[in-house]
Amino acid sequence: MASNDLLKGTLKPIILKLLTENKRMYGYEITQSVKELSKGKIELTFGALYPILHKLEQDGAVITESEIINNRNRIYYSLTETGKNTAKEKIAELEEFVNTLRILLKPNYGLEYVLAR
Amino acid sequence: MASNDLLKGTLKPIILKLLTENKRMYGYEITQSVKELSKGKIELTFGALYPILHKLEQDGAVITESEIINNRNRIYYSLTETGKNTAKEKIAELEEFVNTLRILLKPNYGLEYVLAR
DNA sequence: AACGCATATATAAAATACTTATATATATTT
DNA sequence: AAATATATATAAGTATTTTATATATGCGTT
Repeated sequence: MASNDLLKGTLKPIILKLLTENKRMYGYEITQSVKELSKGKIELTFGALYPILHKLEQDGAVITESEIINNRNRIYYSLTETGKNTAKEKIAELEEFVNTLRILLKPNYGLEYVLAR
Repeated sequence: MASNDLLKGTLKPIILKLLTENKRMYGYEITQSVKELSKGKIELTFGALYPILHKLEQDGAVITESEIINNRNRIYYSLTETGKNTAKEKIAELEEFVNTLRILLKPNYGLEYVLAR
């Protein structure tokens, strides 16, 4: 609902985090997990998801396994060793960024800023 | 340094937060505050800043006062009443987003996700 | 039986927001 | 004299996401 321009750049680390925690996942499952875990606040659209997954595969960060389940094709993604390192880095970056944002959002930091001058 | 795609969408609320805390500020001052408060982690570039400030002015969220200080032109920005409401909304949105990210980054939520099924 | 909804992957066009590069000009410090 | 800090501004380029569209099966309900 809320205009989520905020997502930009965060989707890739979020996907990598999910793959870190879950060994292997397929695309649809990833979108559902993000929805669930964020209590509906983050909608990871297919148009965003698949290009990211394909890019990760191209870069050798994930490998895929295709399986036919209930007559439907399902493509599982899992991190390679390289991908695990990429994931660690990207997740750490996002964590640092979140901490920085929290400082900036802290109530009345303006006071400290004024006092520091 | 770090590729900050992460910033996207967060700059506007950050600027609004600064203006909320500081009554009036000029462009250069805003960039310096962000740098200081984020310990150098967030570089708000002029190419990003001024378009946002001009947009806020167009939208009636801020008003400007020009002053000549040390022979240099300085343009102060301050929130209008409308702007204060915009700021509250945008800041609240960013806070909620940060909280959501923290849930997603929480170590081993994967476990909870598995248990919840 | 038909309809809608959930499941499942995929791509292209459009919108958006930021980075990088460039321009101009004064004041201060080395 | 040169470099750095102060001060605002815009345009071109890039990257990432949203929106729209395509295809296809399974399940539940009326």
